[in-house]
Amino acid sequence: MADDTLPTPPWRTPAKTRPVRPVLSQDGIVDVALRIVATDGVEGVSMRRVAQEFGTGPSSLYAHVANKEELLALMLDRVSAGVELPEPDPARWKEQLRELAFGLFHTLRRYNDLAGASFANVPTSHSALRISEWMMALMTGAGLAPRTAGWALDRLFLYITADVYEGSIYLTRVRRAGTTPDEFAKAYFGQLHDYMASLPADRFPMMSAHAGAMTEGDGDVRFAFGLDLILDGLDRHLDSAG
Amino acid sequence: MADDTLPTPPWRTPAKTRPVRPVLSQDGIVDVALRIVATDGVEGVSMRRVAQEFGTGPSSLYAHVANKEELLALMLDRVSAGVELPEPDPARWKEQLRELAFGLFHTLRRYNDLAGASFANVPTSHSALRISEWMMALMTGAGLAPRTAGWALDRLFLYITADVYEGSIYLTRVRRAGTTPDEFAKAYFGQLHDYMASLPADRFPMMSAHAGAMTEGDGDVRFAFGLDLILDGLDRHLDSAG
DNA sequence: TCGAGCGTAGAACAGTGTTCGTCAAACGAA
DNA sequence: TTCGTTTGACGAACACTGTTCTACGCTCGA
Repeated sequence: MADDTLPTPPWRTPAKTRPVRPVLSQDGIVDVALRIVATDGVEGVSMRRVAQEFGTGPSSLYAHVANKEELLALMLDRVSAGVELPEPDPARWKEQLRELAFGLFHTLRRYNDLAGASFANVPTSHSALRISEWMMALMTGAGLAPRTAGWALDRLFLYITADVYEGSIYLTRVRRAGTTPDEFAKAYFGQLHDYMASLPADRFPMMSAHAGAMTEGDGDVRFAFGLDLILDGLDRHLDSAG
Repeated sequence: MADDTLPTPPWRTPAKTRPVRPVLSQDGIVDVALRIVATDGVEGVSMRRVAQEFGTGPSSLYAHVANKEELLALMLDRVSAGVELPEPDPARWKEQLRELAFGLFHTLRRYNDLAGASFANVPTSHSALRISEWMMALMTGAGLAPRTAGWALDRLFLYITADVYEGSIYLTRVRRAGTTPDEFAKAYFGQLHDYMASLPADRFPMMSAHAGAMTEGDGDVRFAFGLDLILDGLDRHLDSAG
């Protein structure tokens, strides 16, 4: 307040009770937890570690957060608040859904395996409802029945979440190996390719013959492929498709 | 052996070193772990709990299993060995893929959240390769390029795994609540419906208007819906589709 | 000025996966 | 048969985890 403009009297130890650490609050806790999860994954977000960043013990967090599950949910809410939504244009529904899916994919991916916490958690926060509302408007506007649009919404979230989660587990292994992602990918897919190619051709003709083709394509390509399968599959549910 | 036909002499304490408990072996450990995971989930499969079923401590398991991650992988191998595969008939590729997906879905579901352990784990066991080989033969036979078939295989596994995993988390909550699944579903979806319907109609017109339609359909219906989206999406990749 | 309430913490509880070191049984070679 | 050697079994312990209990101070309203 106005006291900040005055020099602190030297005979009074200033802010003794409040150390340099940021003050404890729900938002602050979520901030710190998001920073940790971005580098070390959910495994790294222990109550002790978060509390340590505030210079205190784990029990202090429970005044602002019910438990770890709620903390993870709050983190997801914060993340989903950062997703930008253009004006829905039903004429370009597929293109816009694709863009949203990619946006969510890349946004979630920044926070490692945090996506795993959203399984079976219907997000009811404002920031998450925003996205659902937008998708419903776009899909019903394009000619999908509300029930079909609701299911498609559900399946798309599941698919995006699952792929981010799977990718994060893969990346965790990369991190543990200590090599660069490129090196690791080359070694990993190389091994996989060699193993498949070495399978007995009489019992595994497909795997041994098509080992090369099957190990093609990185995470992004495969995500796009599956996403397009789902979106194309929606075509026949449009009103215009009878 | 033949000794079993003779009565054990009373002056010799029989099998003192080998108690009634089954002997420790990798297969036996996987057996016990699968029994536990079917009732209590992966959370219940602690090394101590498994060891306790053999009347020993957790360290004894590490002679047969590298760590818990490997144990979970072995459990998945065992489960996938139980999946039956008919003769692939490319003329009915979609129908056969659907049947396989449902079979995997229901098989995996018996073991709760064990499916979560298969994320990003390319299964290289014989029992898992069997399934991949079968799917590749079916899809390439139907007219999909090997690369496309490989990606589709990947996406289908991801989708099935993710839905089983999500469902298991939901069921865990049911179990914790202590009510019957029907009661829980009615209460859960009822709350969800009421909440969505109570949203301000000016900012959430879709959610509030279509709350009823969006909460329709149980887990099986939604799984089938998403599965058909993916399978229908494959149509345009067939050779015959140019 | 004085309670009341709330946020802050330290300590502790009941778990977890995993490792270490010891001990006994089994096996192969002399 | 006897002597290493190897292997599996296993108790104890380590470094963690999420969560709860309880006491302590500070701040705020009456």
